[in-house]
Amino acid sequence: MEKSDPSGTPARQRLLETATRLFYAGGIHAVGIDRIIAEAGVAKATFYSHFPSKDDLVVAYLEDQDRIGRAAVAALPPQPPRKRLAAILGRISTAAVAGDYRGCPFLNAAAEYADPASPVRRAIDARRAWYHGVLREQLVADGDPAPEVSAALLVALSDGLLEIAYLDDPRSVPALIEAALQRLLPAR
Amino acid sequence: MEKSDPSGTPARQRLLETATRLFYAGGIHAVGIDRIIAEAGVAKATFYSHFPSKDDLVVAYLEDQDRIGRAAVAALPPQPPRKRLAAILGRISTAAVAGDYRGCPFLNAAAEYADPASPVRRAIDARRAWYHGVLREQLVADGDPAPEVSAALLVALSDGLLEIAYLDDPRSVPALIEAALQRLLPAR
DNA sequence: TCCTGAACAGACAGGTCTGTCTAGTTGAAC
DNA sequence: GTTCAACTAGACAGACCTGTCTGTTCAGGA
Repeated sequence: MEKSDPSGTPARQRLLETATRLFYAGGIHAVGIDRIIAEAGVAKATFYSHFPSKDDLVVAYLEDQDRIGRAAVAALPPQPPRKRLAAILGRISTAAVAGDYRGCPFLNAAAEYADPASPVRRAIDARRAWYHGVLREQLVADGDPAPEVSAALLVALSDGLLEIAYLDDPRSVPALIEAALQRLLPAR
Repeated sequence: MEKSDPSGTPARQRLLETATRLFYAGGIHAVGIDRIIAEAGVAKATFYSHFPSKDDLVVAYLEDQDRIGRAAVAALPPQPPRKRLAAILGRISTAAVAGDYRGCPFLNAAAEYADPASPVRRAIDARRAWYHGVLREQLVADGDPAPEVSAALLVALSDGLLEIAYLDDPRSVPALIEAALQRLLPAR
């Protein structure tokens, strides 16, 4: 899990950082407000002055992770589309080999929020639409004959590799990414 | 979600069927014992005489789903490996187009159980190992030059397509499966 | 007829959950 | 020095959680 940048008031920032750590490691419903405020060293009233409800904190947590991911992709150096795709997918390897990897925060949150109209699910939708769009854009630039299908396949591959990194063997992920790109993208 | 076959005592069966429906639709932590026994029409003492704890019920739920999946694959008609692979992956389409699809029960449960040593996670591990093995077996029979890598890629694809069916557009899944098989398996 | 076993209803304990509230403290700007 | 905003501590309400317990009902077999 990546760190967020220090923005907002100290109390809000501590709350968001603590919530990020605990939600990611333990799941959302399994972590209570009391534990978050205790570990953040923040009074309950202060918490509820920053976040009207726990779900608002959950949305803030996901939006923060989304922002971090977008910034990382935006910061990639200029490179040809195919290398850029490899770099984007390569972020999965980076996450996988880091200790305490617990899967994709968005997929994990989606498992806990069944209502597709909830703000949490909307935040997840936004993330997925962005990711699909980024991949499609690179595929178009690469001259892929079916960028829409290829993008969806790469989204599925990304989701699945994140699960493999969490549930199976993280060390297998880098080789799988390489093989997947070689097989899914048209031969050059 | 598929129905389980009627086994065990009526009370136990009703509990398992109700739990399956509620856990799958609403998530595991979000559904309490009280609700399960109320909708199953079973007394609390009866519940705890069949399942020592809620987690035992969760494990039974997952093992039941696992058993159903294995039976469905075992019941496939004899056919060449590549067709069999298409039939196995095709089960994702079937699930996706069914109403009230809420994703993969195993991936959803994994998101809620962070401890890899828990019985729930062990049940998930068993399922994933079985699925990987089934795919690898067919790939070997098909003469795939790298069955281990191909099997892992198909596992990842399956996981990802289940997420796409849940979070994005279920109707896109059948075409994606066809495209994935065509691209991932060596040209014939 | 009596006994056994399975299921019933529902109270209860002890804890946790979210969210609200009161009251006091700090620190900086003016 | 006063004011004001942000913070702290912690009690409280009301709901829900898992799990235990007591006692009842009822069918089937010895």
